[in-house]
Amino acid sequence: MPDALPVHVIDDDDAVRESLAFLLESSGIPVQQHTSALAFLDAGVALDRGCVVTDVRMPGMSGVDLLKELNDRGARVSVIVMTGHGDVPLAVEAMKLGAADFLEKPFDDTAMLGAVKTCLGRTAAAEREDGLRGEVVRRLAALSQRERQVLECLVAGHANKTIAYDLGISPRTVEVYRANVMTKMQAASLPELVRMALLAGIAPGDIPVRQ
Amino acid sequence: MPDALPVHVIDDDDAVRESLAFLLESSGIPVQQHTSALAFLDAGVALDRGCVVTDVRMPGMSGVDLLKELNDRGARVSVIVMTGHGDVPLAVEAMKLGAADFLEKPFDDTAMLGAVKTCLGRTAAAEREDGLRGEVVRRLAALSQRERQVLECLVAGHANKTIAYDLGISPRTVEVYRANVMTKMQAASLPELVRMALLAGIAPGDIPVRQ
DNA sequence: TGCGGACCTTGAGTTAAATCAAGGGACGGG
DNA sequence: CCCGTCCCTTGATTTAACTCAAGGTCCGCA
Repeated sequence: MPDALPVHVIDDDDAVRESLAFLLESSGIPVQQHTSALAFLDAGVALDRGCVVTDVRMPGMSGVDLLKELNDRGARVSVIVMTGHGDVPLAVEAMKLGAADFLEKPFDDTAMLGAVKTCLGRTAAAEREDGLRGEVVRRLAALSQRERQVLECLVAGHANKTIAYDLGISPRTVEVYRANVMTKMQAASLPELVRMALLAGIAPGDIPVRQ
Repeated sequence: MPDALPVHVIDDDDAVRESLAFLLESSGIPVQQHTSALAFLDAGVALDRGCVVTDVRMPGMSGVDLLKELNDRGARVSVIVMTGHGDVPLAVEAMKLGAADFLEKPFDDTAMLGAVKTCLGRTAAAEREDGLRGEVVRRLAALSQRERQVLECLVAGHANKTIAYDLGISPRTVEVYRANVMTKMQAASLPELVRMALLAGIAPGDIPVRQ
């Protein structure tokens, strides 16, 4: 399966980048090279999937800093970290920050290749669910402000007239938004709408427990 | 907050166990000691929560083996791994296997204490959701067969008359079951019921994507 | 055998929600 | 300036869902 998704290699050392690129491309994996973490971030690469291989010790932003930044941005790329000097605390910190793997230089070609393939496999696996979530988010973005408000109240379990009171409009009007929401979200029923909302992260898991 | 949940310390070295126990208990954290991974597993400790501190190099089952075994058993305890000889690949493997932290001996007391407290905090955070799920499952168990069928159809998004046709009964009757379900599940609204069902694993994430 | 209880079932009437039909304000392009 | 478009808004009517009230069956227990 020729995966068109390129692996991003980040290292300030030209020789390392080149040899790594050669290794990966020899296995049919396309590579995009970056000379620094900032250059990678500025390249406008989609951060919702894919695989990144980065050095730790780099001028400017370090590999660990990059991990933090990616986490802050809610990125879900798999990051493989490589380092020249073996340092356990550093490795542990990187893994805690969500690194997919941590390899010491000079690394075994087989190990690196395996790590990259594992990451690409994970990405492919997460693709379907992401596609669903993405589709839901896309529909969500098509809602107007009022429709969005009504949707939130709906999944919270409020009745139409309650929503109307909260928003200061006629119950009848709420009904229209409700219908619009159902149409735009392509939901055939209220439960389906709720499932979509939960998938997209709307509506907190606030299930009252009165025992 | 005196947490009655003990931290499990696993090490074949008596001196290490004792000093670690002293450190933790000095901070008001109760400790249960085990001389081997197998001894810990045989102790019948609940594996759905809590914190374990284990050595890697031990006769019989190693710390890494313990991590694998815990994963196989679907355990959700937080495991802090400590090791005598700093080894990056080992640390990375442990973290990949879900270790919460990885500390080299001799470790800093503050670091160990922080790691343990972080784990206990995570456990406490996961506690609420687990309690919720348990409560929902308990309510679910109180439903009669018909009520359960109606609930499943409901969260699937079917209308009352549709459910009535599917079950071969009067729409009116479905309404009664529906009311019973709402009462027994203590759900104030349909969306709330759907959230409960999703929490308990009912209703697949089958969101139609017709674009 | 009779009785209480749990489950399944239903009709009539009230309340909430979906359908049909449509007006007013904002905004950009012709 | 007028027109189309999008968003917000609403009334009247039909349909679905909820509340009140109640009969039938099956089973264990007194």
